[in-house]
Amino acid sequence: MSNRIQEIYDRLAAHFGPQHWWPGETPFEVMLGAVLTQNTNWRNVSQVIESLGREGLLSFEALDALPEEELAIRIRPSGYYNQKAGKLKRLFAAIREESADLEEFLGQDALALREKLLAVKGIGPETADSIVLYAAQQPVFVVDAYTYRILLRHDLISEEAGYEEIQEMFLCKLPSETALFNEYHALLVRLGKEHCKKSNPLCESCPLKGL
DNA sequence: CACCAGGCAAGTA
DNA sequence: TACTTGCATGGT
Repeated sequence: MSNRIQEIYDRLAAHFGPQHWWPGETPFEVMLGAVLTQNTNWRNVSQVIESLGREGLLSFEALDALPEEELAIRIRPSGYYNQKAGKLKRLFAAIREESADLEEFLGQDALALREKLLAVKGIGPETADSIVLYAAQQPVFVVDAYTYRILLRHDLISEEAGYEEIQEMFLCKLPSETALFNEYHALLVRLGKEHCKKSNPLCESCPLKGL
């Protein structure tokens, strides 16, 4: 196989099966989770999302109207809560100023949407792409720490490889399909969690062994 | 106890 | 430009 990127996907898909990834009932929940999970375990994030849901605060309108200090208190278990409250408030303000509602904001062309997300202080490439792919359901590839570590361990990139460079590897070697990019990223995270941890440098049972 | 988790921005030299 | 540090909780 000349296409290593495709080969990796095929192996992971065969080994793990469908991932049904990014638990989230609505695009708003997905967007919220994308910010809250920055450098943070998903367990903590889902705890916050559940408690917000119980209080009826799980909507753009509700959280947009909530003062930043109150928001910070309610997202506390997700860590970095003061910073994240500021990020969310700036994101909500950008959406309100740009569009009539969240649906219209997320319905923009993927490239334009990505640029507008990146313009918000506190939203970097991974968070922006996660929102474009999982909330807006448009085909961009999300690169995260697992993607980097897995590709590095299998000698497919150099240590100096940057975000866009890694992203481009996937974009140019795969058909541009939302469902595929969604599943592929989910599979990389699954592999990372189970076989490619920092403390687990070489893994005999890695499904990608012998590429 | 130390280390890690689905990052990002700001400060330093 | 290239490193380093701050942000912070909860699980292993």
